[in-house]
Amino acid sequence: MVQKNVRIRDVAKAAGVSTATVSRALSNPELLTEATRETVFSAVRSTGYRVNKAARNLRTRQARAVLVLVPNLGNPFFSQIIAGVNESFDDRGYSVLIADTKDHSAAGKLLVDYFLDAQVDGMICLDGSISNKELLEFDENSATSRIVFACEWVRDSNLPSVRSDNIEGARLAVRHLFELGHTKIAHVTGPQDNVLTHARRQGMLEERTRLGLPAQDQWIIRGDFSLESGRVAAEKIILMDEKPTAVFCASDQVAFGLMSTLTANGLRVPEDISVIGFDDIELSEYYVPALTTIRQDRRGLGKKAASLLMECIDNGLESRRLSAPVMVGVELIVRQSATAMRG
Amino acid sequence: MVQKNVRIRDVAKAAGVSTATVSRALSNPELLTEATRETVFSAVRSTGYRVNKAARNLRTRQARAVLVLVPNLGNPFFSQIIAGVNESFDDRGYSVLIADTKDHSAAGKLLVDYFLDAQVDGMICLDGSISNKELLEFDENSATSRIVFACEWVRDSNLPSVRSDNIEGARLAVRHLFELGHTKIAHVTGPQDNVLTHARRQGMLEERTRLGLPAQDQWIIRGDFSLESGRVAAEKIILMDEKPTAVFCASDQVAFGLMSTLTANGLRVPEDISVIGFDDIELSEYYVPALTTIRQDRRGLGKKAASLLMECIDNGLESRRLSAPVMVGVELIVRQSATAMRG
DNA sequence: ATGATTGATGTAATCGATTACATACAAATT
DNA sequence: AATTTGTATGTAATCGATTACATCAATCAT
Repeated sequence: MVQKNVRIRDVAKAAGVSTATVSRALSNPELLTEATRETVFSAVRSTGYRVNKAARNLRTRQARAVLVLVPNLGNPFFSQIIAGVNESFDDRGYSVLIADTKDHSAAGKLLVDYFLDAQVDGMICLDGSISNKELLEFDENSATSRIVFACEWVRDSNLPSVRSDNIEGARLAVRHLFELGHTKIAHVTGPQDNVLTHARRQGMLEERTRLGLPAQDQWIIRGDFSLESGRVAAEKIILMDEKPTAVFCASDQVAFGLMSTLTANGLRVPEDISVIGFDDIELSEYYVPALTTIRQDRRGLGKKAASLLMECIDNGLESRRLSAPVMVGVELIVRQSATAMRG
Repeated sequence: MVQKNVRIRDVAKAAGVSTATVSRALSNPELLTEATRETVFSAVRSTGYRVNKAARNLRTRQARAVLVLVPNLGNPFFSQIIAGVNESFDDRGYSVLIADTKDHSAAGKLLVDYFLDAQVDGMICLDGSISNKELLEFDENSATSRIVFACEWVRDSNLPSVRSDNIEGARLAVRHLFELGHTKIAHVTGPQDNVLTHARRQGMLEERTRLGLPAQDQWIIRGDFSLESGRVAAEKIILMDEKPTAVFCASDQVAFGLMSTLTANGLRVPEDISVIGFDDIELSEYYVPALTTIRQDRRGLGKKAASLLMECIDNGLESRRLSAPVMVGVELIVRQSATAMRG
């Protein structure tokens, strides 16, 4: 006979024990005798009791919720990361809130407000472009110990973070193109000042140098991870006298925009020019041509970020503050968009 | 001099009033004199006071949070809807939780558990595949007055919902193909028993009949909205003796899978076969060929669902229970994947 | 002038769970 | 047998905001 608004007192009465005992049965069962524990459990079942989170949160001064900050929810790249975060936190009985930094910076809301409103115990930030002002606010409110960065991170800070091995990913990409016989390799970067842009470009340049490949300034094309920037990059390539034979794009979306525009202008992919992406989102497998790319383990990144954050929340920051970023491996996924040089 | 853990009592002391007055200043300012109101406001500012949501939620028996249930977070279709929901609820000071029904039906969790556990005030459900048993549970917990369906809905129920005009969308698609000179039109449906599948197929069939176009059973191909089902559909089409000259797909993702496989098997899109999708997700514009499709106003759907839910929460269900679904218009987006018949 | 009405503010109970401390009883130690 | 130790459970204070009710003063009607 399940009814609503069952309070812990009702369960206690039904089980013939005190509210303290019921509370213990649920959160520290090892403190009770087998017998009382079972009595309480059966009372919980028969009454259909659920703890009232507001009451518990008030008493324990916790929120049992975390916030995931996404630079742009419309970008399908993030969905799997969120799914991973969700998975981990559901097990712990935490709620996961999601906010789009794009929407919020427009609304003039500061990130630290979430902490001050005591809505969340911690935060996973997928956006590394946090202003110094915001970070300072965090410090002032001792919130820095409850924030974890994932995928992106803040340059020159030692805030805990989880990230793919971007440098290695870029190297894998360049090496793969080299092994296919390409020497004139271009790179469409991400947005300026972005840490991922920097890491991937660095890996690309290092590997190109290591392999002794030719370099031209015009082959490093500034983009911003978007489809549109892939289009723009393609238009630049089309106008080049000395065209690259392969392009390494800083994201899959850039690769899509690039390939579409190249194709529309009579340059075939991969016959005339090879393309390789970075991320491996769902669609990459089905694009025409299917995209050769560097896979990031997105769900894994989300799960790891979640456990790192739980650790920060449970133990405070001491151990974590100075720790190295958690690195997640990347993998080359060979499909159809990059092929061996002709002749 | 902002410090943390400021309670309403501290503000009251600073302002020389009672806690009741502070509370009123914040939630019913019109009850106070201009003078006291200002005194309280300046005390709030100088102390940096923030209401403790747990305490407020406990006292008012609200959660000030809603849940969005998504069938599959990895599907980029949903991101914009969530963004719309977020936008609306942020203004009202509500938190938005997101859960993936796929992750949870595996865990044997019932939908009504989200209400009982997560303690949310309402729910926006993007998944229409709710069993009768589940709905009954909702009724028993008088939760039916706080649930709104968006995009999908439950067949034969009059639960409040917001949806695109799917029938009209399908008609637009068929009409467009007809105007391009196509008469042999196939349709890759969504999953069986899905309300969207039904509506889009109905619209397609009705318009085909209205235009007096030929019908063949094999031209209605069962799919499930996924890329993979697009592949499978393409393989069936390739084997047909009498091939359709155009295919209307129940989702953009189906269209991607279909086009990729057709192309890989030497059938060019749109030269040999025209394809039209449904949804208009971000990538559709950049696919090769860019996808002609029916646009759903996803952000608008999210925002409308949010206001409908707020209405339900504020006013109870009376007015809403019997109301007709809120319809959101769709739009034909002409791109490159569908073209005029040759000859 | 007296009682009724209105408006502004204060007092204190309340929401429901957790947990420090108190108590009771049993087992172990002397 | 008396004391100590340990284990299981109960009592009641507490978290912080809201709000029904009480109070008081000012205004109004008679």
